Amino acid sequence: MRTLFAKVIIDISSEKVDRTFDYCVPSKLEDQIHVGAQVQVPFGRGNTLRKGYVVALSNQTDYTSSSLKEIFSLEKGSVSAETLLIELAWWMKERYGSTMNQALKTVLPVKQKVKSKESRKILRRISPDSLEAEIDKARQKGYKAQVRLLSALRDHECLEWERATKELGITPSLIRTAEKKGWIYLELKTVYRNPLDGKERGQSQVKLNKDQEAVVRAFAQDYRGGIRKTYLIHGITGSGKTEVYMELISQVLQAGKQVIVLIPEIALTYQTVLRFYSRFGDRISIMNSRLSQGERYDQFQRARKGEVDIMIGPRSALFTPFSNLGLIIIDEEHESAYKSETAPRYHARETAVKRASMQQASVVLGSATPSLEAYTKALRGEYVLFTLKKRAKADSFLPHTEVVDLRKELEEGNKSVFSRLLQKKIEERLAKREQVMLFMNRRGYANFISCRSCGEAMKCPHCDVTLTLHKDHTLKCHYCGFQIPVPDRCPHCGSPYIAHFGAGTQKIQELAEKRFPGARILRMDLDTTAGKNGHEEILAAFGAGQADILIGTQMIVKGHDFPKVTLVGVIAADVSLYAPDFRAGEKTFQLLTQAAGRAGRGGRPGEAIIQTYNPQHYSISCAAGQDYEGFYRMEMAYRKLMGYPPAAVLLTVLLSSGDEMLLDRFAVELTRWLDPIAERRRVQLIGPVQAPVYKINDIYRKILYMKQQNYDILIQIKNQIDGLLEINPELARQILVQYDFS
DNA sequence: AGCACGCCGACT
DNA sequence: GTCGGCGTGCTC
Repeated sequence: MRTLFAKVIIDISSEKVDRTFDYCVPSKLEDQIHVGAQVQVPFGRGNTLRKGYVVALSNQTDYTSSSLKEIFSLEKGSVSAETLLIELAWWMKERYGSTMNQALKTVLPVKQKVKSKESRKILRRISPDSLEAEIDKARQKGYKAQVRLLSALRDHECLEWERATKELGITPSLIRTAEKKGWIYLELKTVYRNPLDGKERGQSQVKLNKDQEAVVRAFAQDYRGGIRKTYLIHGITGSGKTEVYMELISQVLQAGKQVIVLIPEIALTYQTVLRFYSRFGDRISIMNSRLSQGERYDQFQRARKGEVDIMIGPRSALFTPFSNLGLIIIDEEHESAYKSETAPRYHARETAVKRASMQQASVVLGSATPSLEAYTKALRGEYVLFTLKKRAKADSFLPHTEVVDLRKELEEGNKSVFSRLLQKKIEERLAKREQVMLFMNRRGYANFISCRSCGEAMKCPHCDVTLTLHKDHTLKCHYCGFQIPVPDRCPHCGSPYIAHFGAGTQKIQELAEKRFPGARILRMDLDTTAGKNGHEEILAAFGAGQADILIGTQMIVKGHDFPKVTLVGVIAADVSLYAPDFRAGEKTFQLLTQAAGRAGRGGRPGEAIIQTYNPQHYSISCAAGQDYEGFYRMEMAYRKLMGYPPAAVLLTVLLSSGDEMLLDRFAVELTRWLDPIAERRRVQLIGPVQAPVYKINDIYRKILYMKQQNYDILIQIKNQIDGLLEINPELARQILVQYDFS
């Protein structure tokens, strides 16, 4: 048997050693060691023993410069949160096809150079008299650093560590000698930044209705009985899922366990946060992407130390280092934000189920429009399904929805973006002083510019996508940021007749202002919410009745309650239907269902109007009828027919290179090499094709698709491709291969 | 983080 | 020469 080597990550918090080091595994530990195991290793010249974690095991090592040290001992017994997370990283690497480094970075985001804002302070201990004497002594000897430190101490009784090291150029070694000599005290106090600072704690518990209570009771019974499962709560918009979550959380807290709540970033608003905070107080920690690295680090640090029991945040909060985890809740489970767009391209839902199984925790998924993946598993009995069919508040009704056929409007001579029905309804609301939300699935002033003579659209020279026209009269590329002023003449044929098409939120706002003079109109999209609290401000203003009409993109339809909104208009429901994505129909259904669900939440019956060129499409008709089951049947039939997830697993292999010729050759060769393998393993192989956006930042991208029912077979093929690249390091340097399982 | 190494000025 | 402070860089 050959010797076994281990890659070990040395655990020294807040420092630069975030690499792995190779060690030999002594034969007596060989059968006990595993990825994630906590070990003691000799480190550095002094061979001091340090805590480390095994991150990978292999039969070879690329470290040759001197002999390897041996792992000293294996820490057994209690499993730390780190061990679990490293094991999870290993699983993610295998399942999603990334490197271990990439997986570790997502799982241990803390392990970066950012220090906790530990206010280490240097306090003067030496008396002023002897201080002067020491300064003289040091000056005589020419100890410049000592003089700097001592004279700083003369003026300040207390120095901050950062200031001392950065501005005064004083090294830790000097601080140590100064402490030894009795000149200073060191005060180490960790100050955690609390992003919730100053927020009021309000009222608590709400009374649950029968349906909600049934869910809580079933869950609590399982939980007390030691049964851990994944539950899917399918609850229509406004059915009070959040109250159910809170009740489940307190059940789990009572059992002395910890809870992670995942919320899509976009829904992580002040309102939501406050609701949780007022119920659970400071046992809660909140993460969001606007938190600085330091704040994020602090939050995880507090979690590790057991100072909080509940972590609320986006996808990345899933990796909160709780060692006593009892429950993971994923709200709006269907959201695409739960799928990572960078390697490892993990899905938070699957990863949560994995983590829960490692820590004997339960998972609760919630959605008004469950993903086909989750609903399929629920129907199969893999998840427990709960359905909430009624709105929680007695005075809240599902809106009456009407679909308007825009083709007919045009036939009958209405060229406006507002159908006659929508115009009439808006006028009614304005007269009654009720509010209206208009939903538009695009941003920018008008989509693109094209030449009326030659038909050529203006494209980004680097990215192969049409440039978007903005109101400041520039054309921007949304992929790379490329920007040019709108040209006077078509660069292709020289014609001065160039024009813009399509309608974005800005355009809709202008048209609405013209059509409804006197109405107060607010717009919310990526451009108007650029500021720190852009979202909050606009929503608060609208909530306070400072506007009659709110126009916006996706972000206005997520999780906001505006009781005075009685009409929701969807300007063009088809837009998202034409996206080059097999989930386009599902996304459209979700958006429309949610948009319609915004209306009529405060006692007054609501109405929704969906404008479309495709009224017969099931995504649109089912959304109008709030018919999830009908939609599920149609969409699932389509997925089965096409072999798309969840009927099969789809592996997307993205090949990219700056060298177009080389990429082309490799793509063809790889396909030829894969063909017999695919045939043998019954994998459907498609491609190579150009990526939807073929060129980004002058890098060319091609795609291969593979479909198979069995996930493991696709993983094996992925490993075979990796093996091929390993024996061709030359090629691997020039071509990047990325995997995406869906 | 901690430790050694090498540079530099001061003193025997 | 040698001693000790001080900055730098490496640690499997």
